[in-house]
Amino acid sequence: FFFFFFSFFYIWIENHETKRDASQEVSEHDSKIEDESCDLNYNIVSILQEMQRIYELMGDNWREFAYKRACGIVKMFPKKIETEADVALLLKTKGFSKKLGAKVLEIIQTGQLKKLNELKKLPQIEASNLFMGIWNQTSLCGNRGVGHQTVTQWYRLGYRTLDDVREKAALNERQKIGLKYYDDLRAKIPRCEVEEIEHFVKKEVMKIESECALVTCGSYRRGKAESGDVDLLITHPRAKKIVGLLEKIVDQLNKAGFLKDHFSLPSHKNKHAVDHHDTYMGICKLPDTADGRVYKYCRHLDIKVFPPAAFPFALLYFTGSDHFNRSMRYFAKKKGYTLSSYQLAPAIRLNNHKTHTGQPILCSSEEQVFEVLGLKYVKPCDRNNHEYFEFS
DNA sequence: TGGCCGTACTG
DNA sequence: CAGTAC
DNA sequence: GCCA
Repeated sequence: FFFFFFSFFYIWIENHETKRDASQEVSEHDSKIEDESCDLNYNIVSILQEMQRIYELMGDNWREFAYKRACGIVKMFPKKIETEADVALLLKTKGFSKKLGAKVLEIIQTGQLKKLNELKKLPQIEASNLFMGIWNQTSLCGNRGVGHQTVTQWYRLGYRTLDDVREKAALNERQKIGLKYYDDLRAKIPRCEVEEIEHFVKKEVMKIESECALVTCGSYRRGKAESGDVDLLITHPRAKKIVGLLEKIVDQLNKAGFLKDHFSLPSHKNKHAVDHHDTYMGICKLPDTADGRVYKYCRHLDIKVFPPAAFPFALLYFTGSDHFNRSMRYFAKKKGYTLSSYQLAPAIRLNNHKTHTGQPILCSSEEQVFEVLGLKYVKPCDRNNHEYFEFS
């Protein structure tokens, strides 16, 4: 009884606190000049972003990784970069070295980057870029199950337009849905609509299990004004209630006519594992309201159900950003742990290969995960970029 | 020179 | 297993 | 791409 009570209590606190810092994040966020559109170094960032996307479609994930990190570093730079001295300052940042420095220098001197112009001329890039533009828009927009291999394949098969793909390509479920909701999924979701979606789901979930705690993660929790999708994390104070919960929730949302299509439904694997968790990914649309509010777009909705013990780790993971998570996991690894979306545990590795995972370390909050790793807590609104976590 | 997160789902 | 997403 |  005490355990249940305690679990419930801490989740209530979590939920409560999340709400509270979310509102703080927004006000902090609004006071900053945060939006990419009015960025100080817009030109540099957009060129580096194009480089990132080109390497992405070439399948060079590590250059893609490096360029994405570099974009974040330039975005964070406090002033407009216009002199060699500014570039020298940039070079002091880890993850930003001489080759990137030379490129930034070229951009501030000539306004463009020769390397980029050359790469864009390559026929395979030119054609693939068409698809990447179609399917990937920007890295923030979310993918549709189409990566560089698929794009290359389509190019080889002679497809050149969206209609070619529509008519000739053998698409999997994920890709069909991506095509079906093409315009909708490109559109960003305003913060207020994310909240309305959360509210709708919460209302339906409460009909099934009133003790559930529900938190919206992703870029929303990081305080962004717009999101690419809605990422809902759900738990229940009693671990036993987790099993099969997501199926019930999906059923309920289906009955309410809220879900329009499914990417992936809750799986039945590992149902009885202690760390059992479930994922739903699909398309939803808010119903028109009585007072005449009409929602134009279908939205990408992810729902994850985790047991209480895994909740802090899930919260940490699904709040992102992707690069922030990778930094943190990398640090955990260097410290001899392994960090995942459901646990933190000591790990033994041979040749960088995990051979044994120790007893998981219990954490009852996100803060505690940072603490165990010997890191200072990072607020969600400060998790937008790659970081270098250092040993203290 | 080798590592750059760790895991889950689809087909 | 490869490819993709989170 | 960058870093150790």
